[in-house]
Parts: sequence; structure tokens; C-alpha cells
Amino acid sequence: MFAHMRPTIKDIAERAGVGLGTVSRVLNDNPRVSEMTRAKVMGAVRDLNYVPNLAARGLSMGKTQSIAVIAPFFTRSVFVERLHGIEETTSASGYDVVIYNVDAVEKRDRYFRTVPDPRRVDGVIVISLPPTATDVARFQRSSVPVVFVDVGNPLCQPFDRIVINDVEGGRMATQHLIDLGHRRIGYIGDVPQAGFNFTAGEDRFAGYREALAGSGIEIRPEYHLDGRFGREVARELAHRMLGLPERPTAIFASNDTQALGVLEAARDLGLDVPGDLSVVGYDDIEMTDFLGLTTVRQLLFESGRRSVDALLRRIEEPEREPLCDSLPVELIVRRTTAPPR
Amino acid sequence: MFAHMRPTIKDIAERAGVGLGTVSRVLNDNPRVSEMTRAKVMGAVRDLNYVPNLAARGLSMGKTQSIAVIAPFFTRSVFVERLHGIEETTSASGYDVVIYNVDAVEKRDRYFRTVPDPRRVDGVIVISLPPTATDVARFQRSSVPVVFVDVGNPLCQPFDRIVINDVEGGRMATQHLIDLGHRRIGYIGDVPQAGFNFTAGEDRFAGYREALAGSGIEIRPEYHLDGRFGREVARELAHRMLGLPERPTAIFASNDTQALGVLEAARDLGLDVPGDLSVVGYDDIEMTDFLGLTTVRQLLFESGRRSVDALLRRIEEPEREPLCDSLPVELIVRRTTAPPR
DNA sequence: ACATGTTGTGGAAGCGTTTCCATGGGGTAG
DNA sequence: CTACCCCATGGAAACGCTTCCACAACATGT
Repeated sequence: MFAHMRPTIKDIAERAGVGLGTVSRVLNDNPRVSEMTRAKVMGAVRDLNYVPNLAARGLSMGKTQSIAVIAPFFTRSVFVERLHGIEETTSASGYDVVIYNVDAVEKRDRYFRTVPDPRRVDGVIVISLPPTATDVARFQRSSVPVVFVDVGNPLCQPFDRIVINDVEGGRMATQHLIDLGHRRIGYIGDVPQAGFNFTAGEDRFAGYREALAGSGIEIRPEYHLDGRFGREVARELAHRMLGLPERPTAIFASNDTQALGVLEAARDLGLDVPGDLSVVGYDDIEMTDFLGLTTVRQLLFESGRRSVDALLRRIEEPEREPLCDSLPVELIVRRTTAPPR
Repeated sequence: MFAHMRPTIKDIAERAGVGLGTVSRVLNDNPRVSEMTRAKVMGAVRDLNYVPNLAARGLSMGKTQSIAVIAPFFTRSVFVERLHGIEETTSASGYDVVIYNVDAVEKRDRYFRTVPDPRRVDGVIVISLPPTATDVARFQRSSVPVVFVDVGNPLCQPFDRIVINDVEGGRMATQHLIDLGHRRIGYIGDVPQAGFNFTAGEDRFAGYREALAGSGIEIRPEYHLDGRFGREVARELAHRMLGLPERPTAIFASNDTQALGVLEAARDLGLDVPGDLSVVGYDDIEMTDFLGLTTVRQLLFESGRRSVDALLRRIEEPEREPLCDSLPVELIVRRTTAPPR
């Protein structure tokens, strides 16, 4: 028994009594094959339990049937949900998904340099990582389709991209607090991680300022604190902000995780939410529902889905105009916001 | 400019004025190359910005430099954290990770059939999905190393596996409640999803029964409810259980997500936790810390890390004895458990 | 009758690597 | 000085597929 020797198209060809080219044509649904021959080949395929060698096919065709996702901190809920959308759409089209997790700037640079290679993957989805001009130039040369998700950077204009209007989201969150009657509204955001240049935070902050300015509310620098992403840090920042002589009656956190930290700080200080303090988050990750956190929902899963759609479309038709798909944001009011006392 | 033509080793060879074999040897750190030639080749590599073609290498060597992870519902925290361990360890060794998410039985079967193919991946990690005897036979024939994580099934004995002692974990959680003085202890678990045969739930329940039996506490069937995984369902189950004439003073939920549902139900009913009701979860996913949920910690990240270690070791030495690595569980006492009133 | 398609087919060439074998030059030991 | 061996090297073969070209057989139009 040659149980260990995987059959090749040559084996199929011999068994079916046809030539190599014919087998290949059958396997690729080329119409130039007679019904009879097709049946013989398919029979042999079944008999020998043939499975094509993807490396060989890839080498010959210059296609790999796999796409890469380059994402930072892929364990954070935001990315997990986007990934979910990507995975679901991708697996439906028979492509494999290879994940490149970026947890350091060097890794991003390495992946940006080596992954977008037509001999490695058929397409790349980049999430939340703005490229430099050099990166962009390289991507364009590489001939691999690249789609950006959540990257506002104008350098990306030559590529398909799925963007989120974070300014608007920040504005909505803040406006909601203003509408409730708040005037002393704090903002807690994540400091752009060294070298990553995430833009979401800044945009949300811009929305915050816009809303305040629109209502003629003074922007007080002591009401703005940034810290490394994470609950613990946000908790400390909130402690600090809530310890101010004239403390805010509401805090908008630039993401739900930091909003949790704010809630924790409020709990520490014995402040009632929303009685003494209103809190708004951003992203609407799964557990905000449990906590009753008022937040700004962005269509995370959908953003993943659409990025794959865009990528596959471009693989089909490389020459179309780059599309820019803007996803809506929506305010979800729950139990952590109320008029100030 | 031939900007679009990726250089091959042939180009390198010409530019460096050496032969193809020599280039290949340099690239593969073969010691049989003089320092001078090596330098010339490396120079050419840099000049031409050469990147090896992985498909070609894979075809030639029968290796792909990528490993597959087959996991159910990869967006659930438990899997995300295991994946994190896998990703981190894998990327450090230069392998790619391809994710196959199983959200339906058919997908599991399809992946089990097609993924473990030596021409597709160098190794496979299967998480929480017990194989059938047929699957096992196929895996063994396929010659691709397979490592199981969180699969207790005895059929997996021929393979490396990382197991978690869920019986012990369930026992510890329950014993903790008993030690606090509880006698009426409920159990809420997830019903084995049709066809998936997850075993963790049953094991944890077995531990629960053991602990009760060990303390001579009667096992009351009305204190045992199973439902589909998820917060909402668990919340309903908890409602039902807490509506019993003689309601439990403590509930052990088979996983943290369901424990959240229990907490929600307690909140709905105005029960104080831990005053009126103690709650214990399982897994110690990230947010349990925030909620102060007492739970059983299993080393999720570590399980991922070790599965990769095991896999790479087996790729190196295919003939070693299958290892069975058992990870410890640990009770983390927080704020949701206390003696009964 | 012949030129002209059309259809199905076989097989060689080529994709970019690694690996194996052959070769030549230099060193070392006799 | 010879015999031997080792080291560095070049290049052919092989990996399994797709694709292109050539060709045979037959149909069609004049």
C-alpha cells in the first residue's frame, strides 16, 4: 500500500487513461473537456482520494488562496469582532485567513515589509495601522491588493478602505451628555501608543471638542487625560480627574475598556453612576450590554465583512476605482448616563 | 525598471556571480560556504531586495512554514486567550498561523478532513473539539502532527495533548462554597452543543457532584440546569432556579459567561451578591477581575503556548512518545462568594 | 475536392525552490 | 611527489501544478 504517498495529477491521469493537461482542465472546470472524459477523471479523483497540492498550484498560478490580516493586539474585543466578520466572510469563499498580530512596532514594520507579497497571499487586510509613505509605496509596487480598515490616513486613498467616522462618534457621545444638561464633561483617552499612530482616539477627542464648542462650553484642559490603553490606567486617570476641586459630572471615555476603568473609579470613590457621574464609552463591545454602559456603537463585525468583500472584488478586478466605505456610528443609551444632579 | 518582477535566486546568483546552489545554501545557513561568497550573496540579496518564494520552497521541501488552528467559536474569550498564546509562540518561530473557525458541525468535519494535509500545513492544533475514531484514523494516516488542547477524549492518546483537569476545577469551586458553609448549591452549565461533544462542562459537573458527595450533601436535580452557552440563557436558567421554593444560596456556573447571566438574574431579583447568593464562575476570562467574580482560573494563554511548543517539538522529532501535559487549575476568590446568611 | 474552423486531447515548458551529485583546487600525510 | 580527502562550488533533477502549443479528428463552407 502506498497509503503515505499522496496521489498527484499524474496518478489521476494514468488511472483515468488521459493526459495531465486534461486532468488539470477537469479540476479547473475548463469547458473544453468532453463529458465522458470528465466523468472518468472525476472517478479517478474519487478513487484515489485526490486532493490538489496548494503549494504547487500557487507556484504555478501565482495565487495562494489565502489572505492576510495584519492587526494590532488582536485579543482586544474590538479586533476580535472585526476578525470575526473577516473570518466568516472569508471562509465562505474558500480562502484561508492568516493572522499577523502586531504587538510591537518592529513587528508591524516587519509584517508590512514581508507580508504583502503576491507569492505569499492573494490580499491583505490592514486594521487600524496607518502606513507610512514608504509603506504605501511598497504596497503599491507589490501588486497585492490591500484594504485598510479603520485607517483614516489620507495616504491610503489609492487603496480600498473601510472607515469609521470617529469624529462624528465622539461628537454624538458628547452631545448626548450636553443634551442631558451636563456642562462639566471630562474626556479620558488612550495615548497614541508609541509609534502606532492610531487615529481613532484623536478623532473621538476632536468630536468631543466640536460638540463642546458647538454648545459654547469651555474646553478645560484639566478635563482631558490620556493614558495607556487598559482598564487599570483609565481607573487611575479617572481617580485623578474625579479628585479635582470642581470635578466633572460626566466622563466620555474614548473606548469601552477605559470606560470600565472609569466605572471602577466611581465605585472606589462611592460615586453613584449615573446619579453622581455619567459615563459614556465607545465601541459597544459585547460586555457593555451587561454593564448597561451607554456607548457609541460601531459596526465591528460588519467592517470585517466588508473589508473581505472589497478585497475579493479587487482580486477579481484589480483596476476598479478605489472605494471608500464609511460605516455609520450609533449612540446606544443605557444606564450609565442621566441628567446631572 | 523591472520593479514588478520579484527577484529569484537565479537573479541573486547572477548578480553575485555564483551558482544557484550556493545562493540556496547561503539562504539556508548551510555552513559549507566560504565567508567571502556568503558576503557577496548577502549583498546581492540586499541590493535586489530579495524575498524567498514560500510556495516554491514549500513545494520543494514539502514544508509550508505554517500551522493550522482549528477552534470552535474563536471569538469567545476562552479561545481568544488560547489563540493569543498560540500566536505569540508561533510568530516567534517564524511560522504562520492559519485560523479555521468552527461554528457548525459541518465546518468541523470539513476542516478535519481537509486541513491536516502535509502539503497544506506543517502541523495542526485542535482546540476543544473531540474527534471521532474516523477522524483519528485519518489524522494518523495523514502524517501531519496534530496536537489537541482541552480534549480529554481517550481516542487522542496517540497524539500530544494539553489537558485541563476540569473535574478538579469543578470540585475546587464547589468545595470552596461548601467550606464557606453553603449546603444548597446550584449548578448551571452549558448544554453540550448539538454534535460538538465538548467535555469541559460535564467534567466540571462531575467535580461538582464529587465535592457534594464528599461532604455528604444530597444532590438535588432541581439544582442542576443546563442551557445553551451565553449570558442570556444562563440568566433565564438562574431566574428559574432562584424561583424555587427552597432556592440555592450559591450557584456554580460552568463558565464565566454563564456566571454573568447568574449575576444578572440576581440583580433582576434584587438579591445581594454575595449576601443572598454566592456565585462562582470558571475560566477566569479577562473581565472577571473587573466584576470581582470568584472563579476557577485555568492557564488559557499558557495552554496555547504549550500546544505550539509540543507541535514544534514533534515536527522536529516525529517519533517521540506522545506527551500529555496537564495544566493546573486554581481557585481565585474575589467578591462574589461569602458564607450564607 | 479543398481550405478553414472547431473540439478534445497530450505533453512540454515553466513557476522558484532544495538537494544531490560531480568537479576542481588546496591541504595534509605518506 | 603522489595519493588522498575535504571544502567550496555549479548545475541538473525534482517537487506538482497550470498553461500553452501542437495535433488529430471531424464538421463546415465554397
